[in-house]
Amino acid sequence: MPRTEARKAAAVVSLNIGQAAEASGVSAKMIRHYESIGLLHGVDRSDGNYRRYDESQLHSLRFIKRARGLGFSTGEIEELLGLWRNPRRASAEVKRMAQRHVADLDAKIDELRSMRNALSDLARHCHGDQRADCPILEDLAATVQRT
Amino acid sequence: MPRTEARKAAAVVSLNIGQAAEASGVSAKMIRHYESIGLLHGVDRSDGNYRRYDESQLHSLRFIKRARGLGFSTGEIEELLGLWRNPRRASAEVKRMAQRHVADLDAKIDELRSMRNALSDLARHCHGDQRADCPILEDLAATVQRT
DNA sequence: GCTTGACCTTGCCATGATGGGAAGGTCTAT
DNA sequence: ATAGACCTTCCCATCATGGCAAGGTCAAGC
Repeated sequence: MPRTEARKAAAVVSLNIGQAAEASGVSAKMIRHYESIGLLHGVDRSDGNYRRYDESQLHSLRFIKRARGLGFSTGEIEELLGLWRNPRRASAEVKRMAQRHVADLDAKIDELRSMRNALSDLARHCHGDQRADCPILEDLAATVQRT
Repeated sequence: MPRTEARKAAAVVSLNIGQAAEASGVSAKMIRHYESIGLLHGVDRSDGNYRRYDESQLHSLRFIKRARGLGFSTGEIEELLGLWRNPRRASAEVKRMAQRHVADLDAKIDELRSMRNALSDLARHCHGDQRADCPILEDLAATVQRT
């Protein structure tokens, strides 16, 4: 790499999908997928029909990756990307999405936690030895109606 | 219903899939599915080729439903059903499964919780007004490498 | 008997995010 | 020119669940 770094503005990167995957942390498979569902637009093609990615698309890929890491669905990410690209957006809208998502996460966490607690209570009362007698199975098999 | 309830041992129920669904809380669709993947064996058929369920199968359905409610996968439930039906089982084996599942749930909960906390921190710092300025989008778009 | 409506059958398709693999084209270094 | 790495598209699988469609069965009322 020559010293072109100094002239940042002129540095136009153009990467193959594998290099873009490497650079973004998103697998090539998923990069194609995101394109197919419309998250990534206007991907260029080389003469040999290879996809080519520039900096702005790398940027989008990293955005997508980070948002997935925070648990946003691809549908939500589409909205977030729209807001990101829209200079006249209101931060209120982004905040609303984030808060709704936090609430969704809280709901899932509570659900998992109540599963976890119920199960660990059962396990705590199980001898865990050679005997067949087992409160865990007894609970699962209980004919008592639960709602 | 006549007074046959008194002679429980002789009371052989035989239900259609819809009635079994009603009685077990498992949808007819899923009852067929569980049969197709081998969780429910030896389902009888009527002359008109309707599935018929007896008490022991209802019992299995309730077992499956309860185990799903605790987050066990169908594969795990197959193992649990095997242990349940095996009078020579060791409770240690059941306990081991339960504890492993608790650990899985803990891992998922931790993952969701760290998402939740990261996102709610971002949201807390977002004005949430008409301005475009938004720390949430800034974070998502950050060019800083994270691992 | 015949009709109606509720219930059942099988089979296929869809979800959401991801990975795997096959068959075939492209590029680059030797 | 050839090998090997990389790319293309297309199809299939996961997991638990639901929906729909075309057609068979059953029970009740006429």
